[in-house]
Amino acid sequence: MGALADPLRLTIVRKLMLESEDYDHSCGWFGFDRPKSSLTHHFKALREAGLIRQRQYGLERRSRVRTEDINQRFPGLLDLVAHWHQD
Amino acid sequence: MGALADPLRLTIVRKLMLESEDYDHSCGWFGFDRPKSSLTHHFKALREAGLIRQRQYGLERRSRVRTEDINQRFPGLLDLVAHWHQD
DNA sequence: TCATTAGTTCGATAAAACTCGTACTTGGTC
DNA sequence: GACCAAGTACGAGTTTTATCGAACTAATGA
Repeated sequence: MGALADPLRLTIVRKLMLESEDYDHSCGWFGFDRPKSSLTHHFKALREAGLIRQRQYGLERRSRVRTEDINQRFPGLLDLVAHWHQD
Repeated sequence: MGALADPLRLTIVRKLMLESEDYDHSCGWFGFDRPKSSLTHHFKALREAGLIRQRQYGLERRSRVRTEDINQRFPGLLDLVAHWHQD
């Protein structure tokens, strides 16, 4: 998955997995200090790689990891991501 | 591992794992139709990422996957690579 | 309807990565 | 030594990817 090669995108998936307690989260929730267009770029990459899905809740577009699908297509990938030590 | 994001490097590691029967292999063994300098570039990337080691045998510099080290640092990564279905 | 807010799209620029030719180094052989 | 073969180092050109501003869309609420 080339989509996870980018450090910010890896962080996004990790935060969703490890800190989200089964909720979906909007872009703002992550607290990244980047312009909106940059964030859109990365969320789009994750979406198109099949790693997250997004649903509209009012104004927000909340993201969630596609756990089932990923575990089926790439067994072990999410475990790897979860235990990944940066660098 | 950003080093595995490149398709040729993923192929190199996969071939070493799946077709090498516990031998080390020189660049030529892989049969890639690329200039030497390009291959050096990719083998260097894999070496610096800690994914392979190389030993000199006469003229050749043979490569081998660092299975032990990788399994220790990133448990599950090599299984993932082995079962990876391209695209 | 108007204002606000979350996010997208587009386009331009910058940074990173890949490709590959040329020259060089190293090991082996005659 | 001269020669050849495997691989490296360097540099330049090309391609890919990231970054981000500005204009835009969609949903909400006053």
